[in-house]
Amino acid sequence: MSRASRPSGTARVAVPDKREAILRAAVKIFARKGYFNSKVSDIASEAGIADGTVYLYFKSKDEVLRSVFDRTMSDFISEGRAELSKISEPTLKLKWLAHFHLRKLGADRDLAIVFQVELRGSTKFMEEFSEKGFKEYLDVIRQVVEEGQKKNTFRKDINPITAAKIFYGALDEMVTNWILSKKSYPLEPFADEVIKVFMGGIERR
Amino acid sequence: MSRASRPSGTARVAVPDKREAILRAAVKIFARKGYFNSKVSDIASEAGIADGTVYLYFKSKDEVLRSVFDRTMSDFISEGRAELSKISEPTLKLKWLAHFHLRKLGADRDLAIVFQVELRGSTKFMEEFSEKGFKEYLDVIRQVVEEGQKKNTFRKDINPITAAKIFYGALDEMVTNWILSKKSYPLEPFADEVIKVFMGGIERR
DNA sequence: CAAAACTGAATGGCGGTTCATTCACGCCTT
DNA sequence: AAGGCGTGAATGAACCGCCATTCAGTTTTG
Repeated sequence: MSRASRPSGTARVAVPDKREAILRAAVKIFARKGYFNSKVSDIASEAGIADGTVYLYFKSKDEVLRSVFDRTMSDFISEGRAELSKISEPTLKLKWLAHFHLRKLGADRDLAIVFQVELRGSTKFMEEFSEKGFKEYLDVIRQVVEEGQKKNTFRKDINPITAAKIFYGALDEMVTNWILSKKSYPLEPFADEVIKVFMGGIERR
Repeated sequence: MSRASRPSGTARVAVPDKREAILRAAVKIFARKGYFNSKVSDIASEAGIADGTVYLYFKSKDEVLRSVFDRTMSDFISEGRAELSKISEPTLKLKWLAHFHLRKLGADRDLAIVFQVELRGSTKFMEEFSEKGFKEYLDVIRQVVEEGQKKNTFRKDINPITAAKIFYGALDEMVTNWILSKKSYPLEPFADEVIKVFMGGIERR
């Protein structure tokens, strides 16, 4: 990802960015073997370092997973908010969100697996996931729905929170199916399908 | 396996169905602590038996989880198919399915947690889950959608498989939110909300 | 050279699984 | 009817492999 274009002036540690390497390795290992079946030594050797080195950067194995989540989620949300504010039409906002969601996860299968599967593998992580990033994400969607209702583009007889859950749930399911599928196919195009149904329903009119 | 083909002549002990007791205990323990953090001894003591007894009924801890899944899913699907065949209108079928799904999981929070969280906590179980029951379930939904399209009640420009995923994903998300919520509220009513959006979309017309 | 970074073998504890032993019960035998 | 016997379910302490974490020693850096 990031080439070490380190200004020679700032001669802090050599910084081949081990922390980053560990996180990348962890995503790969967790995705392949699952969190509980991954050994710290697996991660270390994938990252090309000694076991002990992991503990120079992270307090525990637990914290490695947590860090993967934190960094990804905060990037995700801040980029989301920024882009979203540039769009005015609620319908287009939803459309952009759907594409964004599937494009991001569709671009990194290992990361997607960690998010869809591993992060949910224990109520502990699940609750943290829910508390920290997920609630906020659902909230973004809800706000867009409310905005659409206010502008009278969306039906008003639908609870915006529930609508947000449905929207998110649909996208989430696309991702889950994608990572579980033996076949390899592009994920992003499903955004339009979700939008089509979410906006207009499946009933003929 | 332990056939337990107990000839009625040889009436051994009262047989308070230990197997069943173990499964019930396991659901409770797995739900509270997560599969990997649950000790076999936790399950045994919850079931009121000795650790070793678990191994008289199951080959391994692994198999306990698998059995929880197998039994529940097959009940689930066969009841589903049976009831569904009594309904003719595709719209009503979907409505019934949504209610059924949420009613069943809403009735047993621990079981819901095991299904939503624990079963997905490793790609291994996940794949099995996907392979065995889940595909079949999605298929049931897909067939209903196709039927609706054939009868011209549903739009034909929507891929039935994708529609099924969206439907399932939406319901699934209702359940996930429900188990994660600190508050306690009835789950089933959300079925109507999902139906409302899935059928008619959120766009004003 | 001192300090920092790194190493990887050793440690400690955890927990799934095993198995020698106990126990309860129905069925003989007398 | 009473005592003895065979059976197999149930027990739970002990075993053993595994792996997260540590840390004494080594290498690199400045």
